[in-house]
Amino acid sequence: VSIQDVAEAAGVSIATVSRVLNNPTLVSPRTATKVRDAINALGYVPNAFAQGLISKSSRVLGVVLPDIHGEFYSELLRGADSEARHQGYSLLVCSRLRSADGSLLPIAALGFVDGLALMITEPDEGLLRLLRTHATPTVVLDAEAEAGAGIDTVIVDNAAGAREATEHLLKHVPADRLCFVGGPRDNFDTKTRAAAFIDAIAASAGAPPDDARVAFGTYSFEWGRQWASDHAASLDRAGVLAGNDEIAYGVVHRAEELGLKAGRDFMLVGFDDTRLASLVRPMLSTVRVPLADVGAAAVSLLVKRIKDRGAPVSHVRLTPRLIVRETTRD
Amino acid sequence: VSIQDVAEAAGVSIATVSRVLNNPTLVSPRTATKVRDAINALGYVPNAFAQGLISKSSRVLGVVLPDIHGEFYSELLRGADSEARHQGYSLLVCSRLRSADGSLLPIAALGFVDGLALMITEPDEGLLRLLRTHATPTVVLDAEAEAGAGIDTVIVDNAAGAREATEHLLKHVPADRLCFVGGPRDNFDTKTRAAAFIDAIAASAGAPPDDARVAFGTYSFEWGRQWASDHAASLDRAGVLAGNDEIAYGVVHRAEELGLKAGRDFMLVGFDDTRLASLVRPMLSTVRVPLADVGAAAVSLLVKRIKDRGAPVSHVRLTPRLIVRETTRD
DNA sequence: GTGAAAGCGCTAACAT
DNA sequence: ATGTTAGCGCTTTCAC
Repeated sequence: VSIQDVAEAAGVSIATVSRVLNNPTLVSPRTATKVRDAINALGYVPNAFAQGLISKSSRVLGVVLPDIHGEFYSELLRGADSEARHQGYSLLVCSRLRSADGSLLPIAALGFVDGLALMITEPDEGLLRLLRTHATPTVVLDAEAEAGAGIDTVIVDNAAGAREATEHLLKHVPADRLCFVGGPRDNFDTKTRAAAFIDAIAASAGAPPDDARVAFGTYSFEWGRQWASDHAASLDRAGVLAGNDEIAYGVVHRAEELGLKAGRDFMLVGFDDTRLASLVRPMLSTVRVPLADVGAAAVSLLVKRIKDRGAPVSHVRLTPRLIVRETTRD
Repeated sequence: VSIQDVAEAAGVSIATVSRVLNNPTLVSPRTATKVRDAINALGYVPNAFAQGLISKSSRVLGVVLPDIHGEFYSELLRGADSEARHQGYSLLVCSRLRSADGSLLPIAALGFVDGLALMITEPDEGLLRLLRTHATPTVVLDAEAEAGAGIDTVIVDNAAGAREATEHLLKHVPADRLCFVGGPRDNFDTKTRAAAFIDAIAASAGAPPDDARVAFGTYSFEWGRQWASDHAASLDRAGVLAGNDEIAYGVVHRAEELGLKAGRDFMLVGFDDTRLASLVRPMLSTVRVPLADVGAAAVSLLVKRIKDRGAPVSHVRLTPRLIVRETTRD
């Protein structure tokens, strides 16, 4: 059922039908009513493809994340979804997992989206080059400005968060007993957090920590457990800054088996403040990253860019903040 | 840059360009090469709207969930995303939150999607009627078959899961000390789980539990805490089946403050087996719902339906299974 | 093997 | 206030 059918049913031209939908003031009330009746009677819905072909717009935004699973991305998506709704857009979501098909961005329907929010967590020069080629409005999440020159970005001030956490730990534990247990070595977030950790220690103790005090692994519970196993001997009276909350809980878990309690026998701060951190006992001191805001900011920036492609490039920086709970006090 | 530009650059007609893209065998190798060179040189990408207008297909699937936040939906989405990728589709995701604008489905871009996976967790006759009107292929998640007559559905056998959990609890705790702490009273999952709980008790004890032993609230940590507060006096030596893992942890949390330990002083089983359940101490005995499979099945069913609109309606039923961890043994 | 031309369903001038 | 018409960019007969 097309606009043609409606026009015939209402005894008007297709232009008139189009008008009552897009510019009702141009149509006499009587005709408008006739047309609307016909529309309802036939259950007519404008063909989105035909509309898109003309307007060159779908009001759909693409969101590409490394993974769409877990509290972290889930929360980010929530913010993006909410903001998109406000702005009258929908979200085409997909993960970059398994898209090692080399070629293009993993969105089959890339052509449909009015803009693209892309999270980049590790160096990927090829991808960035591709982005600059592509005409689609784009905002990059997470990649530090270095990478995103000329592209709108949303970044979290991980350095500030890690610094705050480290300084907090230093109040409880001497500098030479502080460790950083990060995620992947190449991950932007982990890199920045590690660097800020090292700087904060250096500022306090006059010298950076041993290399052995800064470890890298994956953003997983298992890695946290393993690290705790490997450092069982020195965990007592230590201070630990974890790369994220999952790692932190891995440490808690293993430490308990060793008879050590976070917040009493050693101090522990996580990162992200995912739901986990406030549900689990002991409740985790952690650096709250405003994930929903990140998602919302990305969408908001993207919509701005779509509306004005010529606007100056902007970088939104969101600041995390330390939440003190049970693992840094007894 | 359109197909026209490519055609001119390659010195052929637009039909030929279209052919090398869609039916290369019809084109001589030499011409094909010329065309491909032009395509690369110009960075041509076919206009998805124009393609959609003809093919009446976008290879995009709409996924509408009550909420896209949290472990539960996140895991479901992961399965859907993965299956969609396999099948060559993308996912347009949105939550039904805040879409009380009454009117249509909350997807602005409903017209773009080739199919719709819709999760319905509470009775909503209006919505179901709307679905039957709409021609878009649809699969409904979660709503029991009653609701989805004539529509493909994916449902979890909550009754089986709740029965297994209840029978497990009955091994540790007498029937008259068993409670069910559910989610919202109207929620399909909670309703089914409560009913199966009651049946299992009746089968074992010869009589259904008191009404007071079956409580409804929300799927939240806070509700679990509150319930535990309200039942502090009778929690010792009790058995609790929670409506989901969050509720279960709410109970654990409050119980600990009361000096009661799950798995020792009372028995506790959660529902869903979200990540939480295996990370947190004490690790939760819980009914594992194959959420990723639910998402994947929905997509798979949807694609089948798109390919053959006349196929008989099918209902996929997935079976959860009890995972015994620390909260039902000491 | 390739080109010309007819639409797909819609919007937006341009006429009337 | 309403109708006519020219595309939007593409695929697909139908000719040659």
